[in-house]
Amino acid sequence: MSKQELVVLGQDAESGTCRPGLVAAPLDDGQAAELAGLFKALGDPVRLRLLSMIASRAGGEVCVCDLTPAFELSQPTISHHLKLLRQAGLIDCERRGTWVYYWALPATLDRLADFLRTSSTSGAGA
Amino acid sequence: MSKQELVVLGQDAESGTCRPGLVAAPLDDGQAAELAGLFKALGDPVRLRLLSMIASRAGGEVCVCDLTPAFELSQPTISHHLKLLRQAGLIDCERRGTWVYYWALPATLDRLADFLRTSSTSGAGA
DNA sequence: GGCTTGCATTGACGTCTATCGATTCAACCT
DNA sequence: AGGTTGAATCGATAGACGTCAATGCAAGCC
Repeated sequence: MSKQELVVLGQDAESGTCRPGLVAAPLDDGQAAELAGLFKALGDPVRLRLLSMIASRAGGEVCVCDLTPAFELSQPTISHHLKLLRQAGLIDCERRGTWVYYWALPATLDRLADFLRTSSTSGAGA
Repeated sequence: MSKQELVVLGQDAESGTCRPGLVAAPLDDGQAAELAGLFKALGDPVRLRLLSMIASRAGGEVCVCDLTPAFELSQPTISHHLKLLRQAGLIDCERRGTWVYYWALPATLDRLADFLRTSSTSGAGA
């Protein structure tokens, strides 16, 4: 399942090569800029809470009407943060009647997790 | 030198502390603020390049004098970014004679990686 | 001592960003 | 059609952030 629109950031079409990871080799400018954009999207408490609320949802989808009242922020502000998360490729959304539903894009999250991991899941764990 | 604020990796605390991960449960305010601070430190291309240059170093240590000339930025700017990375608990440093050496703190990186991973050990071949 | 090098700190400046109120757009409902 | 609700967009504003030149500080060297 989950054949959503995973067409987010160019995985490694022509520039990214093979996603070396943080400890493997120094980043070039392009990789650093792209990854920094992703981390910047995560670098806000409100967006992090929004993303966790979306990603931890059992059904995989959350209505904006369930997200907005969880914060003491105005509706435009929440909408703004959701837009940034979507532009970063961390979530996607779809309008269904009156309501808009958001879901997480695990590919992007796992990509960042792989990038940050120092011990590459090979023997000698911990 | 003065004591910096390396109090980032609070592994105990009282709020959950299970490090549930992004998809496990919604974050509370405290966790979101703490993690957002870490991601914010990663949300800059220069800092990401600096961190990768430090973390990918074989010996584990890098002299500032090797980092600064790799950027077309002033020396104070590089020093500023290194300070932010250190305050976030991502790196640490030590003065050795005239030079200052930096190294990465893998614990913080792995913590973030664990937090972001959506599929725990789900070998998905690319 | 005085000089030089390496790095951190300070102060200032321009830009980016988070937030809001007001407005607009989309869909539903009489 | 008009009215209502849910969500995105627009403009404006206060604060945060990245960057630099100038300065300070520590360590080595003459």
